[in-house]
Amino acid sequence: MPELPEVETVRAGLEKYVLNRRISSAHSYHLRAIKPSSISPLAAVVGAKIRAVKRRGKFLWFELDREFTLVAHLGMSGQLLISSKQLPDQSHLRARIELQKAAGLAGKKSASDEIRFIDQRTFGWLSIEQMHDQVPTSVAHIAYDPFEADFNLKEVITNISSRKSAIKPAILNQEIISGIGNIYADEALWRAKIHPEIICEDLSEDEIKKLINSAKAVMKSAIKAGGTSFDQQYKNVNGASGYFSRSLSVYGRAGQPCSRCSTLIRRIAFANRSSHFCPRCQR
DNA sequence: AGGCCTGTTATTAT
DNA sequence: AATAATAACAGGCC
Repeated sequence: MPELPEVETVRAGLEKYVLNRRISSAHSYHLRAIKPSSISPLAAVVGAKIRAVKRRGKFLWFELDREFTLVAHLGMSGQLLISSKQLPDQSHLRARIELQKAAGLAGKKSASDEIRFIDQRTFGWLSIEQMHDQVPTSVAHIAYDPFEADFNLKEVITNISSRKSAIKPAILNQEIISGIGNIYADEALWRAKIHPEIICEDLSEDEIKKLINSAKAVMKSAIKAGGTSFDQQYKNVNGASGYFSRSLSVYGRAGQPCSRCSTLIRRIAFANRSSHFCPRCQR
């Protein structure tokens, strides 16, 4: 679930609660919670003040008043919740970052809270990293996402149009364009009326342009809806589900009629993933 | 009971 | 060398 719109929802939620807060303690509870390449144990963040919460694609990071930054990736099932310290630990709690009382909030409920990293399937991680060129080490190879000012539509079109793979794996490739996962890939392809298995080289530049603009548009709508939740795995920082799943046109709708032409939506297994598309709209 | 699944990356193949 | 395809990582749901 956590693709760009879900990660952005989490990022914005975190920003609201943790900006300029100081970290009073940090603990991890699972071997896989901290990325093996992390340059320090999680405890290195204790005493640091959170200066910003940034995101590129599906990666997010906390800028600190330190030489290093705290990076987070939610993987398949990760959550970052703002939680009262009083709440009992959730199952699959992988790490806890306690925040000092916010100035002027003494006695208030939000005065005593923490960030909890919860991850059932443990593909997510936290990591302490150096910054290079505005982004942490593990983000250096990730392409701009379409919401970044430096995202270059023309360059991405040129890149995709020279490839010999199918179009769907190309837009899922985080080194070409970041943020798109299986759900929004299927939705973007449906909006642009492109079959997921068409070879990149065989698409016109206009078709690729339409596809990228569709991806950006569908993700923008999803951010507005708080992201897509199918089960209990994707939550915003307050533990609430997003409601964009009701707006999906193809993903998870196999056997249901296409909203444009009423043809039944098909689901095929392809490149280790399932793809949903309208066999009539998407040739 | 076994197949399925939102993501990334290392390895292998071309 | 660069690009493409595949497998592996976990665990709980149906």
